[in-house]
Formats: sequence, C-alpha cells, structure tokens
Amino acid sequence: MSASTPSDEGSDLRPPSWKGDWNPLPERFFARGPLEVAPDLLGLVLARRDGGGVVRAGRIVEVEAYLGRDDPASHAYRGPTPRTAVMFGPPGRLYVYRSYGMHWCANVVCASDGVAGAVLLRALEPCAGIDAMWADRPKAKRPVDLASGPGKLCAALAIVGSDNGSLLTADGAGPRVIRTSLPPFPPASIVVGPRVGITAAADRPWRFRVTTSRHASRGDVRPPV
DNA sequence: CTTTGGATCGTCT
DNA sequence: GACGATCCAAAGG
Repeated sequence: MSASTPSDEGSDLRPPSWKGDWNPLPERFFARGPLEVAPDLLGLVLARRDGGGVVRAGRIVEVEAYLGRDDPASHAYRGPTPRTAVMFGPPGRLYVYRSYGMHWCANVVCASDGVAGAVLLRALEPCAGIDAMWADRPKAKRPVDLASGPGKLCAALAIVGSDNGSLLTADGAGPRVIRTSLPPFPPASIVVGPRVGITAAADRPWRFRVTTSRHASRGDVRPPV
C-alpha cells in the first residue's frame, strides 16, 4: 500500500533469538588467510561465559582483515614483538591489545603457526547477557551503542588484556566463536570497504560489514577525492 | 545529522 | 618522544 509502513527490519528492535548453542568452531576454520576468514565470521556468535555463569553473546556484524608482513596497517608488519607474539602463533587464539591507552580491542588469529594474520572484531548485535553488557557500558545510551565498535565490543563482553592468547576453540568458559542455528546473513547484505582509523594502506577494501544491521560501527569513509 | 578536540598510556623509534 | 586498528561530549546545521 502507499501508506507509510514502519521499518520492520526486526533484527534491530529485538535481539536475535539465540538458542544458546555452544559449538565452538574448530581450529581449521581459523587456519586460513584473514581475507577468507573475515567474511565467514559475519553472522557467527561471539560468546563468553563468565565465572558467575552469565553468558554474554552477540552476532558478529563487522570485521576487518589484517595481514602480516605484507600489510603496512598490521601490528605484525614489522615482525614479531612481545605485544604481537600471539599473532605469529597458531590460529584460533584471541589477540587483545590496548588502543589509545584506554580501550581493549580483540582479534581472531588466523593463518598458520609462524605466519601472522588476524581479523579485528568490530561490532556485535547483542543476543544474550544484555544486562551485563549495559553494566559494563555505562555510557551507552541506546542498544546499538553497546558493541558498535572494537573498544565497545570488548567492554560489552568483558574482554581484557588477560584474555590475550586465549584459545577460542576450547570447550568451557572464556571467549568463543560459535556456529549457531541462527540463519546466516545473505551474501547480498555483506558489503566491503576500506578499513577504519588507519593511515597506512587505507585504500585496501578489507573491512566487511552487514549492511542490514544497525549495530555496525560508523565510519564509512568518504569517497576518494 | 556532522564535525571537532580531548582523554590517556603502552609500544616502538 | 611520537603515535596510535578509539570513544565520547559538546557545539553547530
């Protein structure tokens, strides 16, 4: 009809009905190049159970691929250092670093042992443990503020420096990447663009995000002049 | 809605 | 000593 219809995308108004599936992805999922792993992460769930049994979880809606020695924007570009050692280790771990002296950011380590590569987790659509997320994101005003950015995402899931190097493929508590019964995002809803917040190699289109989710971070870069 | 500037400190030069 | 893979509040349209 011609009458204005309210936008009923649905996934923004209510959290997706995650059924509590707990199937951590195996190491072979991560043992590929970051450019292959990054788009495959969209629609999967990042989850963690903390000591109190509270489960926090959210669908991944935005990521960025960071290569190793070939990528001037990567922390691994100039070779391993104490900070970046995890990126050069086996796949399926979490690489956590501190950003601007204040925030934590989390990456999934890819590729093979000895080869650096990672995917930065940039935004989640919260599914579970939302009360706990609000508690750890006191400055958030709207639900889309809870995890729409790499620093916010870590705060929402209580990811901190001591999670650096943790094994994503294990059973049990801790951060995990989980395949769920939620339907995947259709390929047409995934868009590719330049990475956010970098100066080196800023033209490489290695950011992947789900356009139909409003939980992705801002930062679509202006068109080139 | 957009733009701007400040916070804050580990890491590497 | 400089620089961030960021976030937020404030101010202007």
